[in-house]
Amino acid sequence: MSIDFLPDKPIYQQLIERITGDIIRGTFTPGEKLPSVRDYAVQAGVNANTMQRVYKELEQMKITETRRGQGSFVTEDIAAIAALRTEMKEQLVKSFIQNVEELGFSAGEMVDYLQERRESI
Amino acid sequence: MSIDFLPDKPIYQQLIERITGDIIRGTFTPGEKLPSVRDYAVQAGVNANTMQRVYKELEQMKITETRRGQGSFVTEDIAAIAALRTEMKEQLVKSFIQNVEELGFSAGEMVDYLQERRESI
Amino acid sequence: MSIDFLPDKPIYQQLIERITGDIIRGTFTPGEKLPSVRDYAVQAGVNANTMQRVYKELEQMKITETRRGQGSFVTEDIAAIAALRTEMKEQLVKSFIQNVEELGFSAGEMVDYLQERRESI
Amino acid sequence: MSIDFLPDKPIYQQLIERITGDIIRGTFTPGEKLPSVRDYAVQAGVNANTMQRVYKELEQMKITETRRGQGSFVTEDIAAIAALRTEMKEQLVKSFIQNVEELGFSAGEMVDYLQERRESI
DNA sequence: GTGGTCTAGACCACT
DNA sequence: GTGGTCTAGACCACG
Repeated sequence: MSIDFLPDKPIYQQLIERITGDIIRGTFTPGEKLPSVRDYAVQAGVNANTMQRVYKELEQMKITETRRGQGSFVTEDIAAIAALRTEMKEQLVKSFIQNVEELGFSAGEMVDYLQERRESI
Repeated sequence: MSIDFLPDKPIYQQLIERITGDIIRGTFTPGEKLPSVRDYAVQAGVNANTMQRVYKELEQMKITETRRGQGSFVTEDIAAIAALRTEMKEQLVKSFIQNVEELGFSAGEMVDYLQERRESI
Repeated sequence: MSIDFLPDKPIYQQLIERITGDIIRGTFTPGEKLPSVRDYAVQAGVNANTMQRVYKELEQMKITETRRGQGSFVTEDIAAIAALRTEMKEQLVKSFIQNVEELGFSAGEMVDYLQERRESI
Repeated sequence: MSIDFLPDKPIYQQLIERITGDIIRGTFTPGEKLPSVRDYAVQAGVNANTMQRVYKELEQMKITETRRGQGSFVTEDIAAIAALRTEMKEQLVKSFIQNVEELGFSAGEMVDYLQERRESI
């Protein structure tokens, strides 16, 4: 299963988003072991260096822990995961609003349009 | 007035978005002359080459026209502008929804959250 | 009657080609008076400076003559016109052949394709 | 091997034509890796920025693909290449015919003249 | 004065 | 090593 990546966004970033999404969503549970860098790289069809970088950044974000010789694990700090979730939500909304402003749409118009498409989410 | 640019996005892209926003929003009206490449470059605090690139891409997007020795003008094709507006709105919402899904948020949660912050838009 | 110009070719060049075409084709006959710079400029919807340049280059090509206070006239030197005709034909074919080569088409393919469309000329 | 460029046409355009010609002609095959921007720039005797621009426009034309950190590759979409070939052929003939008409030559005359010189193509 | 092209050289991000 | 962006500065053609 080679993942499809958007060509105009760094692969490593897309992978970070995907994994954080999996954690937030519960696909990866607190304390669960992540695939090895090599396995995940092969599975995703990317260079091992790229995957290494992904894991490294995840660790810096404190949402995974690397145990020497054992691999990477999702943090067991549930509060951290919840905080991450909130942070991402806020950042998502913030950038959406920013784009909306930048393009000069009215708030009402956009929210209405979103509501219309709400069922499709 | 030097514009503030986000450090993680190409300047020329931000300028394209800013100008398309100005056109969509009506700050620049159909047929209006845009500032000369050099003037806008000075005004925005960027190099003239960067601005040149911006104008060139705008022309490729068919929302401006360049007349030799006279400058660049917003297209008078208001249908094209309307189409651009719709396209950007859809693309904006689509990518928002995609991110929402990717991070595992529920539709209701996000829309509610947006509503809360609606006044700030 | 404002003439339509291709946006990616100098206007003055297009005007030169148009007038030489008119002379070669006989629309303007040897010795005939051309419109004044001003009149032609208005008629074509271009700047008078541009038209001035066109007339100047036509004179340098020796296919028109400017008589002080009287205007510009097509040369009466029929041989010169004939020579111009031949020269343009050769240059036209030469550049066509060059493009054909550059794009790697075979001679036969192109001539055949031209023949096919011959009736449409 | 520094390439010779015509002085009256932008270098980057000539390079685009050369490379599209190479692709159409099969000198560069579908999926093949093109030289790196810097290598090709040195080889052609132009600035790297100029070459960069060439590659970017090729990508916009959808006949090459750029993979981050890996280089540019000829598209594997052979239909796209075939379409490009046809399009260029038609555009070539069309502009030839247009020039012929503009200069007032008869169709037969030009085709005959081309036939004469056919061996030289 | 206007856009367009080109060079030289630098720095960054990605793989 | 690869593409991508940006700057500074120059020169040209056009209207």
